[in-house]
Amino acid sequence: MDAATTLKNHDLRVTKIRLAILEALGDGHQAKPYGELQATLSDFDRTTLYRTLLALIEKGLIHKALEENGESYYALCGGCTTHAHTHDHIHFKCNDCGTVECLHLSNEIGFSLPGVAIDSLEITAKGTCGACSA
Amino acid sequence: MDAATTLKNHDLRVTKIRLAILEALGDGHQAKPYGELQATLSDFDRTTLYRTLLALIEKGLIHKALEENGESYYALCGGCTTHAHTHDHIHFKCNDCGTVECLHLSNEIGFSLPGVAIDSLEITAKGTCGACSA
DNA sequence: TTTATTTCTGCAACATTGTTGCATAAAAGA
DNA sequence: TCTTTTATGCAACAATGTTGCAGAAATAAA
Repeated sequence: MDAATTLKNHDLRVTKIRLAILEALGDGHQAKPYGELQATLSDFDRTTLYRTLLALIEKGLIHKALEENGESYYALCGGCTTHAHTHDHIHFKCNDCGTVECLHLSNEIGFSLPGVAIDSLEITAKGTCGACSA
Repeated sequence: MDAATTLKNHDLRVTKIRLAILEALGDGHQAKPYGELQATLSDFDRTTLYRTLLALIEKGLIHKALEENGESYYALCGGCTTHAHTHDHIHFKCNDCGTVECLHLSNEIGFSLPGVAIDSLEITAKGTCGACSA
């Protein structure tokens, strides 16, 4: 499925910056920092990028992850829609090369906390990626 | 142990803003957003607050958590030092009242990811806290 | 294909937080 | 108290978040 069709399927008009963002995010395996996106898409206005990212998030096409320093990372979603955001993955940041990957969890993480009802989990791991440890 | 002694034990001089920050963070159960800290400590310069938080983090007295919107939250550490930061807890944000709590994990979370070596985990949960679900 | 409607984009403007350099003030040790 | 070390406040700037609005572009309708 091409990017234009993807946009239409998510109730989004096909515009240049939206296609460019989807292209910049590639296969969705890696999350890109905001600064890199802005640099790549410097032809577009910063405000437009900001609002477009919000729109893509709301429609379930991309999602956002935050790193320790507060920097925002963006990556493609698996199969989210406007009304169903399911992110059964964690974000892994390599301390060496700095790349942030979206990894799916094979096994369910189950734990409970006393007195509270958990709706969603956000997990960020740090360590060394395969390429850097080789 | 009073706040001044705590500071000394962590190789930190006893100053007004440091005592004020420790007091503002209370018993360490809840994490406070940066904006609230700044409002509470508005007598002090913003830069000083910024650098003091950095110092307290480095010395293992407090730690920082990031929420989805990118806002920074700060809370007291359990028993960290400059060289040993161990945060065996997760951050839980209540969708109703907005408070962020530091909860300790009773059971170890164990899972592995193919091809990567995990050094540290950061977990943020969302849901409804005990007070709001009652 | 042309027109009408809806939505997006770019610009301006401002708020918040992060960050550094430097002179002065304050804390700790002698 | 004096000296040394460190912290604080001020100024200044960078990056990102955020809103309003007019013109431009995309979609739907004719």
